[in-house]
Amino acid sequence: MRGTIPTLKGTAMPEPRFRRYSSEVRAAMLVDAGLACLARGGITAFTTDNICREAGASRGLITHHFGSIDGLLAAVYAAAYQPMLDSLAPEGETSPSLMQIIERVFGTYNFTRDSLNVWLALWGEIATNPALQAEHRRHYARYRATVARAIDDLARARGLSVDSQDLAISVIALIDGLWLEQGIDPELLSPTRSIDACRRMLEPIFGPLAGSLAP
Amino acid sequence: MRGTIPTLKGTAMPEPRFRRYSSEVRAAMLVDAGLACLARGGITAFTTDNICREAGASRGLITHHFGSIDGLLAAVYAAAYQPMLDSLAPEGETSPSLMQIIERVFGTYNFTRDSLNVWLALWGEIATNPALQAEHRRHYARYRATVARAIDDLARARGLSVDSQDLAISVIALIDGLWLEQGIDPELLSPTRSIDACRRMLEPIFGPLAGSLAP
DNA sequence: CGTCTTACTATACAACCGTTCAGTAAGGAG
DNA sequence: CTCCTTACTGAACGGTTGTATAGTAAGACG
Repeated sequence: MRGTIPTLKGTAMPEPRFRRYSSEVRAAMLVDAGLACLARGGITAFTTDNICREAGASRGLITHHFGSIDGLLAAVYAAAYQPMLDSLAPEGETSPSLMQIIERVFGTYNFTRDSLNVWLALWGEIATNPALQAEHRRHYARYRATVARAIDDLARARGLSVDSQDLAISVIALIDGLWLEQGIDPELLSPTRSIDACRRMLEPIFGPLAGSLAP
Repeated sequence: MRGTIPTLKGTAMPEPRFRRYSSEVRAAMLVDAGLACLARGGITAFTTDNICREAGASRGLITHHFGSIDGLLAAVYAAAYQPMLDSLAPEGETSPSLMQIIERVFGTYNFTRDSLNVWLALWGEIATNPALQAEHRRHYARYRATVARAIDDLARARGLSVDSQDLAISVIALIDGLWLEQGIDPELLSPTRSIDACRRMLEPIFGPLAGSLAP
């Protein structure tokens, strides 16, 4: 039937029931929908129905593109971590200073209500979900290396001798702990206060740290 | 029929199909079972079936004692937080020093694989579960007050002037961040290394901090 | 226009979700 | 012993979970 009726451009043509995308594009749509569900309702809202409804796709698509819902979750984890790390140390830029890292971590790009919820939900799932653990280790190693390098640079500039690998763990703990507290209770902190909190802990170790916001 | 047959003590007596407990005792059993499920499989394992099987009770009991599964979750949250706080500042004891708090937080009583998993699971749920938020605020206030008081005591003894309320947030962030990292990747840290990490961050602020482990 | 690939839909499935409720029986009171 | 309270069971409810699969059709290609 279709096509036999002469149509004016964009009027009587029966529009397709659905649109076909390339594997990569559709996968990205599902990942985005997964992030949205995580942000809205935590890990318990990360379900086939919710995600496919959010993505405007049918229930079978997750299995089709990711094998299983856990496969999608791993992809979502990567999609949350990767751009965060990229924003800390953009490609083609000299390696960031410690204060730059901190300001970027708590900057408007990373530090949003949605991403706070996403991280909280993901952290809770890693411990008991082996598929996520492997994904985590890879990204955490890069995170730690970036921070450790910034600590090394700073210590060298100040003529200090520190164990940058160990200290990186502590700095990340401080940062993630502030994220955690802020995620759990949005009233408690703000980006500025979080940055100040980091500075107060780090200046006694390294001496004055100039941030771009307080030069 | 029962009781008509003369029985020898503990032999032919048909044993009861189930045991009746007081509300309080049974509630505690369900809370314990809930904690076990949380530790084993995260928030997604916190289900009626799992919990009741773990507690050796029938499916109706959670509703009977807690109104709903969310009611039980709130009770579980309190049951995880309360004893932790109690262990930090035992009743009838003088308020703990900062290093005492840190050593107790990372002590064998609190810092177990199970409780790490439980906290990870609960943190992920608070942000999107209003029932838990209220429960959290109450306990967190006490946690923060305990830490702030220890900071005040320490600062006074060293003749320093610090904002103990603000600093308490940072210290808690550091502690919780280390819990988080340890919970996510058990290989990364140990109780001793976590305590050392805290000391390394705090001594530049307060000067030498003697712990009971390193006198 | 017809053909082909495959992204996609939609249904079906068994297992499980939290909750309701009518009935049962444990165990203290008298 | 009998009675009575109520902690408790267990089946049943409608809804949702993740996945398998058979069939459909979008859209590129010739």
